[in-house]
Amino acid sequence: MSNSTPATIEDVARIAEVSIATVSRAIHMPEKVANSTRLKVNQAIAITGYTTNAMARSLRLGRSNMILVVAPDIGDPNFSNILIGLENEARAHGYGVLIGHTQNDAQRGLEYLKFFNSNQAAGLILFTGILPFGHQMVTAQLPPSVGVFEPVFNGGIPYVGVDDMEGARKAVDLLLAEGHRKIAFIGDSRTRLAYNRRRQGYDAGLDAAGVPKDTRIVLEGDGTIESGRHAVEQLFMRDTLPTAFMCVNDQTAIGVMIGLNARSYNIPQDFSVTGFDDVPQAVFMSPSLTTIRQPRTAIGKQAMALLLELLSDGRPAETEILLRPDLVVRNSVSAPPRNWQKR
Amino acid sequence: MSNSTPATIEDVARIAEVSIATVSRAIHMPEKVANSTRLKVNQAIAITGYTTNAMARSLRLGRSNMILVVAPDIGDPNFSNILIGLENEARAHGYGVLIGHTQNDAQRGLEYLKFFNSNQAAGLILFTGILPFGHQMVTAQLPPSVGVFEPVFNGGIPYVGVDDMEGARKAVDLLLAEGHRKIAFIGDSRTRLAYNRRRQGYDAGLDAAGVPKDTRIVLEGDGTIESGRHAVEQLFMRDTLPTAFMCVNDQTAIGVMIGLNARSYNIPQDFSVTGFDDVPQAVFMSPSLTTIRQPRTAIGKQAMALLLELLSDGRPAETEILLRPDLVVRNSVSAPPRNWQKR
DNA sequence: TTGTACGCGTTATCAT
DNA sequence: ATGATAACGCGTACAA
Repeated sequence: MSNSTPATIEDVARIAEVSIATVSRAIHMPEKVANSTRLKVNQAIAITGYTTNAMARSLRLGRSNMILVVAPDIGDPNFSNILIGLENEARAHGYGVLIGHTQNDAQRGLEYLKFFNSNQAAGLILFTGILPFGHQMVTAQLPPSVGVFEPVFNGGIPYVGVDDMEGARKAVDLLLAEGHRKIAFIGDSRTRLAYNRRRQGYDAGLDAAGVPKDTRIVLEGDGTIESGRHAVEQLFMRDTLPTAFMCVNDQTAIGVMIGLNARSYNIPQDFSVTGFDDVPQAVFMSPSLTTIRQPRTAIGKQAMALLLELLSDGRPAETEILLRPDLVVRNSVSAPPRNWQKR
Repeated sequence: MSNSTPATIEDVARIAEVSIATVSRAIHMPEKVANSTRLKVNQAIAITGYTTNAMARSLRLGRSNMILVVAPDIGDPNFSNILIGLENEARAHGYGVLIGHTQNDAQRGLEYLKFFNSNQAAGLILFTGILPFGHQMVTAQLPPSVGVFEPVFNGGIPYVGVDDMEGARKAVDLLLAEGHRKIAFIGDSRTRLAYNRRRQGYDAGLDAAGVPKDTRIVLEGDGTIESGRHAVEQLFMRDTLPTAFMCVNDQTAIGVMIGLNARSYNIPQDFSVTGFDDVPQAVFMSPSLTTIRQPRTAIGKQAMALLLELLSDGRPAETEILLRPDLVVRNSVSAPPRNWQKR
């Protein structure tokens, strides 16, 4: 029971007085083995505390039952809920989930690719807009992979996420309905496709409402709190103030709120703010943040389902699954102040 | 170069016109092989894109070069920085890091134990106060493990963390120095040893200052935002108000601040608040949160160093490494209001 | 300096 | 219904 080395199938066979083949069958094809012997085997397993050596099993089978989730940033508040969706779906199909943290470093990405190449993982879930393995040489033979949360640029990898354009559209439409006409977009980005699509939603909303677009109030940003804060400062410096800030994600929105706060403005009386993602903190802000919710657990579940399908069928049914984002109305949006021009 | 099945050592041997033993040696003991043949082998490796199959290697060797980090909650804001320390140290010694997420579920813990038992991991880093594998049966033969961030109750596992008592002492001493005498402790816990030690620091500080302890203002809590909020409500209901809230961690402190805010009190004019951990949000709160900083990256580095030592020497040099926590003074603490009794 | 052959723990094939 | 055995890819003792 407490041997120094783990029990092997052979130990079980010896105790059950059968061959190792029978033990293996008793485990994996119970119906092909006599009741009496199955009982003996099960007892022997209980006695020895036997656990099949996944390493040997995978070596023999040429595949593992682990899925590797490759994430550039574990600290992303969006990560953990998606992960739960991934894990639950994987477990339901007999797979385990491991996480590899790349810290946005291609070198580490390559190590996890190697991990896959050694059959230590059956497939990959990618949390990054670009292949995390560095150069193109790799793309020749790509492991079974599914992108999550934002599309993967290179490599034609199937992807599960939210309809970013639709979500952004909902946010801008809310602001327009409240009467805003000077709506800033904070966090335009050429490197992140998800952010790009949100920008498109913003443009589409403005167009549909016949509101002229003003690029002076569209600001670059990388999705961090700092970038939101910085954007506010820039707008005040330039003296091109909007009445509302539509932010590319919640972190940016939080930064905007902090920046506005620091200048002693009130939200939403003086300025309205919207985010995107509905991270856990959003509800705790003051005022609580009106934002777009990502169905995170559902995204995780779908992504894993897609990957498992890809593993069994060879190719996925669909190449892009977009879930519907929901508008979450809280307290950071109101009508613009009557006299905003005068400030 | 882009074959459907990965190249094996045999493929390399064939192309290099040597035996597989020589290939293996050329890789692992380059000095034991002639320069000319080593060259041929390296070329063959380049041609085939050969990568050693870690699965087979570990099966043969009986050990892997992966360290598994077992975490109950990936979303913990303390997690990601410690992880970075762990990863850097591991990489410096040729190990890779994988993360297993248990969601506080013993069943999943057991799966990761199985992962270790299959030699897929050389050792474990535990982020939990109790063994994540469920029952005691397991403890008989425990894998090489190091606890991080808080001690592991059962099993005598070496541990790297912060001196919780000293940290708490710093917080309570600050409050005392500001003149507070009614200091609530929010987040007392019998299940989490780290929190327990923080409580001890609180008690010690009060004793040293000759301030009588009042258990009515020591409240249970599980370290969540909700628990902080709840504690505030309880104190108001009972009408046993303190002038300061010393919280067991930052999340709790954030909850307390939200609760106080909801009742329209000002911090720190009406009440002072301290946290513990210095999570990233702490600096963005308004007012920014005075707290105790955990040297997270350093903790991660030390923990991994301890585990690697344990892997090579068999037993660690020390059984408990406590780093020094630092007081971070921000804006959530001031002297108590003069007239606090009258409210 | 290099090659041969065995074993790590499994599962699958083929007999029995 | 069960057992013997080959094979998965690798590292290494031993032989050459």
